[in-house]
Amino acid sequence: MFIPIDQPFDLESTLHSGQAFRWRWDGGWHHGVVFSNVVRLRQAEGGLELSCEPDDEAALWPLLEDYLGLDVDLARVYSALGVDSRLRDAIARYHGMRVLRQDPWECLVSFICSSASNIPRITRNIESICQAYGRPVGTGTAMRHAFPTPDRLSRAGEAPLRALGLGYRGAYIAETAGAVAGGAIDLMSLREEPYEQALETLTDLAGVGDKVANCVLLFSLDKLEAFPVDVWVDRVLREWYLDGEAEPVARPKMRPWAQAHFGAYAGYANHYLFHDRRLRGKGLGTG
DNA sequence: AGCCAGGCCCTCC
DNA sequence: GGAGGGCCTGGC
Repeated sequence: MFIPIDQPFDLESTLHSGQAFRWRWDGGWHHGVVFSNVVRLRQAEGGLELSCEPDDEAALWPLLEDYLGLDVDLARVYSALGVDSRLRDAIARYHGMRVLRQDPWECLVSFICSSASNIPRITRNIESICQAYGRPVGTGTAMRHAFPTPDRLSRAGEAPLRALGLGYRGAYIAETAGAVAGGAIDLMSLREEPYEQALETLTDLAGVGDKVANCVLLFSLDKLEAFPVDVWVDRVLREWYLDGEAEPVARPKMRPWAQAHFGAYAGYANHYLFHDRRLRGKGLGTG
């Protein structure tokens, strides 16, 4: 099914910029698992091509459109952010890259897994979790597994999760799954809450500090002002933005600084700077 | 061999 | 409140 897109949209950068971990590229199509469907997407002239199973393409598309963040007016985001040359360069390189609006539960577990890790390993970890506990989706060689429910991971417990190669993150996931499954926290309702309040709620969960919480807020909870500071963003800020500050800005103060500096779309700035830094290497210096 | 990685948590000051 | 060390596993 062909879907016309009249907004700026870079599918490749959107799906492979480290915000989601279940998309693969087979040389022609991006395929992943969302909304309990095996979904195939490819960028085409003037839009996207979509195929999925088991649902009907036309029925799934509205959900996918929301997932891909296509409702966000990127021109507005860019003009709000495009005040400095560094950011403008990154935006030009990955023009059309969007922040996804993922399922909060899958996003939460994914970023708990990200602690002291790297993208290839996170990707393996998440796939292992799905294969072990997720419902099969799709058929034949296209068969994948849905992301398991909180209840399923809660009942699995720490030891089997560790056995999947998650390390100490297994304990965090088991405990957080219990809190979500038991109704102590309603992730989806955080979309309706203000940023600060949702942040506090999330950081009460095991394995969720300021960085992980901000990833979840940005990539799944509709909080475009969220600003996760990891080592990559730390370097970018230090070298490109904080150089001229009178007082040194320590790591815990970087997020508030950046949110004040970049404004309501700080999260978009974050993602472009992060992606640019990661793709173009760490040896950029101040150039 | 030893260090560090897309952090978090706990302890101690 | 903030600095420092430990933690699983894997890759260099």
